[in-house]
Amino acid sequence: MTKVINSLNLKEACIQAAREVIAEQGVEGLSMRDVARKLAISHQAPYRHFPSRDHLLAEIMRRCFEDFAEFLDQTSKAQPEDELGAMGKAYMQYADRQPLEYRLMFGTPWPEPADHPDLVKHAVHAFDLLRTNLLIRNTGHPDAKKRSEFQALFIWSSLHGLASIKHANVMQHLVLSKGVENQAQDFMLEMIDAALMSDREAFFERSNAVSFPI
Amino acid sequence: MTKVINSLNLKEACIQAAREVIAEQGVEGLSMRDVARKLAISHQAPYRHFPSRDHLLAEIMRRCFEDFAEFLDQTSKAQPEDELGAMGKAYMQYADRQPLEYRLMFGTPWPEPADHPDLVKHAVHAFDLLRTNLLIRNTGHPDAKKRSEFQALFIWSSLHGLASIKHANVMQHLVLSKGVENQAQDFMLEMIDAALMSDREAFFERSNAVSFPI
DNA sequence: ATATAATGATGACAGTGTCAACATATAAAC
DNA sequence: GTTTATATGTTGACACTGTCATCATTATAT
Repeated sequence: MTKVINSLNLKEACIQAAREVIAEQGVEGLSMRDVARKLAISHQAPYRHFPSRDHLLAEIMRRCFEDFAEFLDQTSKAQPEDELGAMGKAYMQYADRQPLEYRLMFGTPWPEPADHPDLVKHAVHAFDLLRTNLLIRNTGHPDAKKRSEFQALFIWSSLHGLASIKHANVMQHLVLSKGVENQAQDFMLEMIDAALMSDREAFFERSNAVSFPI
Repeated sequence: MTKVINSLNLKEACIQAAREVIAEQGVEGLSMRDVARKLAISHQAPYRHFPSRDHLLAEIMRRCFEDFAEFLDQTSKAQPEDELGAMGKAYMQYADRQPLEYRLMFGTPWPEPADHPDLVKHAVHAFDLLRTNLLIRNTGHPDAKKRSEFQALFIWSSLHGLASIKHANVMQHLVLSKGVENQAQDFMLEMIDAALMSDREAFFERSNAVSFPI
């Protein structure tokens, strides 16, 4: 009972085929004609559902962000005693386990954002998970909003930086001491924690603000 | 007195032309035939000096790392009272002022490293500037080597992460509070400093190691 | 001066994204 | 139910790419 590909699910089939090609040859290796060949349709058929290669790619990226955000959300909520730490670990876990998806979202030159508003929306939503979490954590702090955004950018930058370094396979050329490559992630999460903590303590000392909880 | 392009400097001219194309159209827009057209030579002439497009690109990347490393080195040495902080600022400054070069080094899929050993060598050298600086800073600390590598990876990740986020022009979509986008870099440098400091203090308290200087 | 190696030019091939034109199948309107 | 319109799929073409094979020229070494 093979799946019948008609006009209703050809769009979906294109996306699926494209993801397979990406999994096999990377984003750069994806061509519209590959997709068509994989589905045994004419090379122009995909264009009836996607105006351009960028649009197909943007739709795939959008879905990746959707999955990514849900993964972050689920994982952190499953660990209420340390949501932020869990989210950090989850971020790196996703980058490890879904390298192609991660590369697609964060390592590929984005198409013109104005042409793909849905992509932007879902990407921002993923960031908002982090921002919201920090906002709650910063409850009671004056300028909690701004502060949360700074912290969110800091955390995101650090995680993304390490993920993309890992991803570039460049660490193996740095001749690092034994264990450093594997432990780098834990060290980094500790450093992020330390930075947030010291910032919190500095505020606490300055303002004597007992209303700002640990 | 126009410059005569002969076989001696055609290689150099190719590199220059390629950099111009990259400056105009980005890395993705660079084609060997563009280079040839720009120099009014046949489309195969560049191949006498570069076995492939990747090799031309690798040579340009190598030079970027050379420039980048020297910039980091000069800037930090010019500020001996805070070499590390200066290096951090210099890193972000370079990413700001030479976005195309930065993108080329850190945002473009690398060619097979085994085929371009010189590229790897120069890239590692840039990292070593940071690593060495931290090693000196950690003098007296047991496991200073490993510790320095952890810290170097942490710092590099954070800086690279923020730089690449800035480059992706994604911050404008996050609807950040006023001033956050511009101040994010300073905040991040402070956080890095705080993280390193807290790590240092933790050790100092634990071991009572008076030999480990501030 | 001659042989050899380096360099440049021309043409070809397979690959790409995508426009234009045509064919068919599905859906809407009457 | 027939006709019209719209959506979808196919075929062919164009300009572009990287790069191979081949030929012409130039510079170098003997």
